[in-house]
Amino acid sequence: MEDRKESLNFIEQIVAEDLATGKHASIMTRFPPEPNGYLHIGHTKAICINFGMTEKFGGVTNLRFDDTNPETESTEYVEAIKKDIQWLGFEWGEREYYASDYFGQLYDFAVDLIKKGLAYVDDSTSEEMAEGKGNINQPGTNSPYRERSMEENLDLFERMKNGEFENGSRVLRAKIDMSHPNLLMRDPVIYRVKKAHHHRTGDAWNIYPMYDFAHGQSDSIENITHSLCSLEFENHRPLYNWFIEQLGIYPSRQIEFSRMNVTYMITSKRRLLRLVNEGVVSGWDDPRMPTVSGLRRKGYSPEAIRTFCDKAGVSKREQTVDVGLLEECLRQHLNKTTDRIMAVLNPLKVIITNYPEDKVEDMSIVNNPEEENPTYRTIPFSRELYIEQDDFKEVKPNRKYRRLAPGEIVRLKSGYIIKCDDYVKDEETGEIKELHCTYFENSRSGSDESGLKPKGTLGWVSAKHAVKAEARLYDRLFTDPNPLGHEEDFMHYVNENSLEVLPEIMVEPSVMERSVGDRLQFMRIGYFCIDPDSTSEKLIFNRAVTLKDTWAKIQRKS
RNA sequence: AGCUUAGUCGUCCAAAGGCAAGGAUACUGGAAUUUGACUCCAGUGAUACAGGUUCGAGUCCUGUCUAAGCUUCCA
Repeated sequence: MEDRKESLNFIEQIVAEDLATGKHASIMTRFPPEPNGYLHIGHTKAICINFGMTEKFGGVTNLRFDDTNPETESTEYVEAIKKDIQWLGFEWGEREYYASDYFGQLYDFAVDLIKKGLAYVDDSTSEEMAEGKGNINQPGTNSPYRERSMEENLDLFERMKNGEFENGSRVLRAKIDMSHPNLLMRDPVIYRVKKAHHHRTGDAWNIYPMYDFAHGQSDSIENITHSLCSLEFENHRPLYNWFIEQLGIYPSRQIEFSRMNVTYMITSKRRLLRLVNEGVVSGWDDPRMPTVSGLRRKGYSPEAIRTFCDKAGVSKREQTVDVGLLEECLRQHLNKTTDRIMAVLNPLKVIITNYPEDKVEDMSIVNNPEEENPTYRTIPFSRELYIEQDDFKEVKPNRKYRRLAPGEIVRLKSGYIIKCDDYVKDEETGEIKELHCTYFENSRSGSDESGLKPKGTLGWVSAKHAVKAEARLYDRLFTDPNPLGHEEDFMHYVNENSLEVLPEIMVEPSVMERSVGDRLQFMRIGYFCIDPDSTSEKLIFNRAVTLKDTWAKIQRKS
């Protein structure tokens, strides 16, 4: 059975090795979001890697909020983030932590560093510090405050804590090396005065640790074995290790992977905010947004997103994944799991002239043919139906065409075979008003004795039974696969047609039994999800993704 | 320019010095089909460049080129 070794990504190889050599008896990872924004598709990769690692190798994953900058963080984001991770299907149980829980320990760590002569209070302004930092070509210069005595540093730092100094007046810096080739090692700031209200610690603190002095130590405090983060923190690793070594605390190991970009999407918080503020989208959960909440509202399933992250893979190469892969993962999951529903987006009336006026037949139709034990429901068939406008042409365009045209026959899915005899056209507008067809009485689906072999099968809805609904057809938010890769501002590439609203589509009556968030397939059209804007009178369907359309492709080519 | 990292089919990921560089997706062609979906079959397509080590290099070494990150009291 296990004849070929499944290939592991480079992080899994490290973990497997650490487990095999006994370096660790079990592993612990963490997902450390800052609660200052909503999770997006890029975050899902980090979530899948961190939680996925312990699902695969055993061990636990902590959820830890990196809340060290009170000015931008809030509990609202905490709740939204928790909801999104849960929805993705990951659990952290009781293991919900906050960097702010460690403020006391972090303060003690800082004091310890001062006592070891490895940190000092600097009174310089931020401009002076920036100057002293040097740049990539030039070494920095030592701060005039660098050689303060330990006692003075201790006193000053405590007074910083006590709120005796104003915001920005003093910082605590690690004393490392002002000429280090890695700029982050040039005496980085580790504490700043910030008299701000914190969403959890309230007004208890007047100083807050910087990321570099909070993240690694938090990992260490929790005994995280493998701290998996994105490539942008590569430069921070020497510092991460330096603090752990100097403090003599648990040596968590940081490993970096490349973050995920997706074509036609952007994930920068600042830029997404512009889309929201400038009204390009309706909000953070607009179905066109790359946020988890947006994807969810659009109709994405957690399974599809997780499969996508899995297929995108893990490496250290810059990655831009084709959004087509995301869409394909959705199709694959929804194909297996959703019921097929009859719906007509752009209705064209069909009158079956030889079908009795008041007759209604219940036609049996399979809910989802992909199920192991398929179930069935009935849909009403009557004299007047709707079909898709696209499914009729006045003249058959070519030999490959398999839909309705004068004189042609088609199968109505799970109904009868019909023949188009005539059509009514508005000569002014050229619009086709209705079709006149005849049906073959002995061609009923399931008991077809007509011997006819129509080439095409169409979807349809009985006119008098149809439920009117709204459809929102979403397309990519940008017209360019890399909206940030140009001279012009990314707003220049916003797709003006990313949303098409169809106020009155026709759907089979069974949809009234569905509820908000339900996903289903409109036969031959695409996968849809019921939007929360729906009311009891009017359902609203968001298009999550279209079905593949080979015919459209053929037409495009000619 | 300094440091760090990375260059493999269009895209994403494999191949720990050893078969014909493999898979996914995309693309092309075909089969089947009461969804032009799904499924099935076949095909196109890559080791950045130049040297070197080796019986043998995508993999090791040297150099070149290219790309990304770092030069905020954000994370």
